[in-house]
Amino acid sequence: MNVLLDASKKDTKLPAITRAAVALFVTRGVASTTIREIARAAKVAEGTLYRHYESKEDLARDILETSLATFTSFLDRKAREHPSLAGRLRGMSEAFAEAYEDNPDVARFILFSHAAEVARLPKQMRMPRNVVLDILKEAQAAGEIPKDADREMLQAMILGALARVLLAKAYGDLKGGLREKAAEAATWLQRMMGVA
Amino acid sequence: MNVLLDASKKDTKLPAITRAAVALFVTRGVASTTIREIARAAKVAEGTLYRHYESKEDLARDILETSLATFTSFLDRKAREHPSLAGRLRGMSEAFAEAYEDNPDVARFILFSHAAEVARLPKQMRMPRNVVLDILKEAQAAGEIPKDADREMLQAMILGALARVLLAKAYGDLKGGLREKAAEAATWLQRMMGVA
Amino acid sequence: MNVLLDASKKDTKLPAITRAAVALFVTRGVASTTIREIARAAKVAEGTLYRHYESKEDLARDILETSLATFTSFLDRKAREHPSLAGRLRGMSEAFAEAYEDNPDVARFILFSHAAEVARLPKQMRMPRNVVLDILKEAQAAGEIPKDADREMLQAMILGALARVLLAKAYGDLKGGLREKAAEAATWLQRMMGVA
Amino acid sequence: MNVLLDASKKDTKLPAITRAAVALFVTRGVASTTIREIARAAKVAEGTLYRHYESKEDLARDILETSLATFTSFLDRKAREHPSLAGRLRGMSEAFAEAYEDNPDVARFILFSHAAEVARLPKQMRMPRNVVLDILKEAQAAGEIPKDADREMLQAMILGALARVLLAKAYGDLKGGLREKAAEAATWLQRMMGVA
DNA sequence: AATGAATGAGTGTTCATTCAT
DNA sequence: GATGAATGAACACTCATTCAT
Repeated sequence: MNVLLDASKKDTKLPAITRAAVALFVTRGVASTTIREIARAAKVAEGTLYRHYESKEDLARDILETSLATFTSFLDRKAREHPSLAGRLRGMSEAFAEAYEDNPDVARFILFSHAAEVARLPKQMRMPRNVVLDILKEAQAAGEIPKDADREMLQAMILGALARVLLAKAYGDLKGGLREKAAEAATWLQRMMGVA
Repeated sequence: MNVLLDASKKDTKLPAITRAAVALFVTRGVASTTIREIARAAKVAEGTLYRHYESKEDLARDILETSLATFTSFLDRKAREHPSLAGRLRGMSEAFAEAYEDNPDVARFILFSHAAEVARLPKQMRMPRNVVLDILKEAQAAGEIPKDADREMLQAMILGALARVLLAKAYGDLKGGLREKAAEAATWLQRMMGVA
Repeated sequence: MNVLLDASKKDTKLPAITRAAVALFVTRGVASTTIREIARAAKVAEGTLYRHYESKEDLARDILETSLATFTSFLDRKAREHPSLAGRLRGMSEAFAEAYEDNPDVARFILFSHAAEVARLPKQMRMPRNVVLDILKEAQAAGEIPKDADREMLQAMILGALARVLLAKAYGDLKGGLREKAAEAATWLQRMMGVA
Repeated sequence: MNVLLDASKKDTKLPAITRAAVALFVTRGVASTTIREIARAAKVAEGTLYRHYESKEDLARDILETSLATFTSFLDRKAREHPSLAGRLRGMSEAFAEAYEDNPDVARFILFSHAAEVARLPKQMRMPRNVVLDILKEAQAAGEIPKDADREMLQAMILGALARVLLAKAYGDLKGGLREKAAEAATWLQRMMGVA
């Protein structure tokens, strides 16, 4: 299954371009990556990029938007496979792990994009933040967590924690399988929320 | 007190330059910020920047390195004002809040620098990560948290959570005073670690 | 009758191409017109242009050369329908008007091509200038105009005047029918030459 | 005296740029002239051009606008040195000659700019056309030419004739001094208008 | 130390041309 | 003949850096 980026287009050069672009974006940043580098990495002529995207910014924005939308709904789905907050924290943690396993570059690109890039996305776009906020709201309604808990802060803490665990994995700081780590992270989060 | 960036130099134009640079770096990113923009914002001629720094990269690296070193030792100090893990989590949370209050731009620049920029720092440099790792080690030695807990993962979760709370504040998503939010965040972290 | 451009080819896409090309050349200039624009305007694929012409320059040169040759002989014919200089001036003036009525774009393309484009035409090619020079020579031989009149200058004045009248018409500066204006212009030229 | 282009700026590289640009524009056309060519011809770095002009189009427009404004008022002044239409035709003819002698490239650039370039000029800008129209109006008021003569057409004929004479000179088709030719052209125009 | 005009390598982008279908 | 995706050289333009003042 393709969690982050649908590369199942016809036999166009688009998948190669996208893959090469993300890999470069994630290591050097969008601004420091040149069109020439992307083209070379994708084994494509420079002009070919402009058949698929209007500009470099458009390419970056499109990848971010598409991947982020895919991940957001994947996160939502994985969370809602469970009824309880405890299960949902576990589901979200697994979603992060699976996304990373599916495509580490894209996962990092999504989770650590610069604010300037995120600002270019559609204003009303549903984000991981919205998924977590909804889940927390439901948990409050169900009496699983205190009604007066600051959801915005909890959402920031949960996503911040999960994202940084992935980054640690990417940096090689984390020993062991990602799935096990995800389960472990979920357990800590459940303790934090008092639903262990 | 100056938590992040010492601007108390003689009557040189350096403080104006660093202040302008950070503000731009944090909104547009280092690569997308031009020397001309920095010079204009600092009300200084373009060439003047080269009296103080060898290059734009050098400027960015120097600010990051200096601020990060300052913050790291500040974080260490604030944590070690307390003997218990509970107190230290509270101290670190406060360190984040104070750093942000002292200079929001610099705080964000430190906490959300791109991997490529961090990679340029001295290999052996002490980072917030090392502060937290040491504290967790001591907490394990004191029996406050399980001996088999994965410190790397906990460090990632703690710093990820605190950093993202700051980002939420910067985005205006968080209502209320930062100090109160810091106390609240510390409480959640204490629950997570079982030291509430 | 086709005065400027023979579009009566078989059922090829050539006429559509030349028509579209001239329209674009005349408004944007040859250099600023792209193959893609021509192809789009002619409802033809870009590659199709290269079935008919070797290059964009070749296309422009061919249109210019063909149309100019057609116009030059048309101008000659219309002039020589009359024996006197007065009549011939009238005939030439009518030739300009008819050419414009036949195909305004092509007429403007011929009359206001850039020097660089004209320079690419065959060196020995007969031009409107040659037609007028011959007619002036004959008028001198017939004693209609002074033997010492500078034919080159007169030719420039006559063609410059007639061409610019057409341009004024194209710009919408000229009220009234073009044929009447042509007659009027001829009258002024006849006065100039003293053959009214 | 500087008839067309004021090159008396401080000791900047602007005059060299302007001179080189006009020379290239007039032989190859604006669109076909590259920034590199201009820079090389002006013995200046490419980036230097952008200290003085925002873009290549801006450069072309600025030169055209400035030179055309200068020429238009020069034409006006030379014409109005005389009270009669005959004198004014002579004055205008001289203005053309002097402009060409002052700077042949600029004169040609003005008189034979492509329609697309002229279209970019300020809408309300005074043009040679307006000068001639005013003079013809006054000549009609003074009874020197018929009240019902089409001024637009006469203006086109006069300017077209004078411009093309200059072009003939530039092409080397015209023998003799330009001033003498100007006087001769003026005589023909006076005959045309019936004020010889 | 400070200036800012000048530099030119390097960037994103365009577009005439090719060629497999 | 016709197509249009792919190409890559060439373009306009940017910007970090230098240096004479």
